[in-house]
Amino acid sequence: MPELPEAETIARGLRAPLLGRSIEDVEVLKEDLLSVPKAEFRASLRHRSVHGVGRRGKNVVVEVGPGSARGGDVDRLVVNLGMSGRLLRRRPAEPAPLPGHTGLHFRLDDGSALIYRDVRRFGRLAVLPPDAYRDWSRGLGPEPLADGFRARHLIGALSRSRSPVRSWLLDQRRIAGVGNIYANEALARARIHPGRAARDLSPDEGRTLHRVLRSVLREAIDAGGTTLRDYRTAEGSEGSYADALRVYGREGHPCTRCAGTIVRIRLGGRSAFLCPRCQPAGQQHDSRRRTRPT
DNA sequence: ATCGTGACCTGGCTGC
DNA sequence: TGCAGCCAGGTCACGA
Repeated sequence: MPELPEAETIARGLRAPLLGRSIEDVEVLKEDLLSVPKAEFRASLRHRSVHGVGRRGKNVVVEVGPGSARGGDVDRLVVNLGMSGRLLRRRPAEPAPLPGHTGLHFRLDDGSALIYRDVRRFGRLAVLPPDAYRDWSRGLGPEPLADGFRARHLIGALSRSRSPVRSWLLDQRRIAGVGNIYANEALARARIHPGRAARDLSPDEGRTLHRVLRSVLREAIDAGGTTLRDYRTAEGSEGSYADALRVYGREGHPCTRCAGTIVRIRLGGRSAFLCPRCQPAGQQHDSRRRTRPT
């Protein structure tokens, strides 16, 4: 669930409370969330201050500066939330026991805390020095909301792949941050069948996909993300974009555009949702008709 | 190289 | 009510 808009919402919610705080200690309750031994992870974060909170793809990125007694670099704590990960802020006055499935507990110098909770434990956390972060980031595709991400880049990249366009959108090496919900929603708005080969899309369809993908992601960020079950913001509240979904999870319901019935198909081992009337398989839309799908 | 499939882990829902 | 079976937003490794 946590895709780009959810990671962005969490990062924004953590920025003000975390900025300038120092990490007093890290308690690791679920070591399998880490790729290094917990002692090493703990040592890499203790007594370091938070310089920034951002996002790359679906990952929340916390920049930690050098601790008081050490010189050196700004490292980054990269949090991949997997399917059910939550990053929750605890205010100083909240004593409360840790919630179930808490994996990590970061104690901050103002008495507040940051909790990583993950029921399914598909999430991963790592502290990366600058060069390792650069390598990791280079392995991800472009940010779809970046100013430099233009329609021609998307069209060019799509034209080189025979993969079904929905699978293409899910591949983080090709484009960062898109998951199953927003891939399905963008394709529905662009009226493109998710199973069509990426390279078979017309340039017009590529331009449309570029536009609607960005608008879907922006609207979802404005709504605080999509809560279907697990996702919560840093304050523990739900995102409201589920109300705006047109196809995802709406199997059997009417299409908001043509009143046809939304169906679910299996594609690459996972569910895809579409309106068969608005998103016909195998053929392209008439490019002379300059309709503006929304 | 590219693409598709299954595994990872746990909880919630459905249907018998 | 109990329980087996199925499903889930993500990523990774493997084999065709």
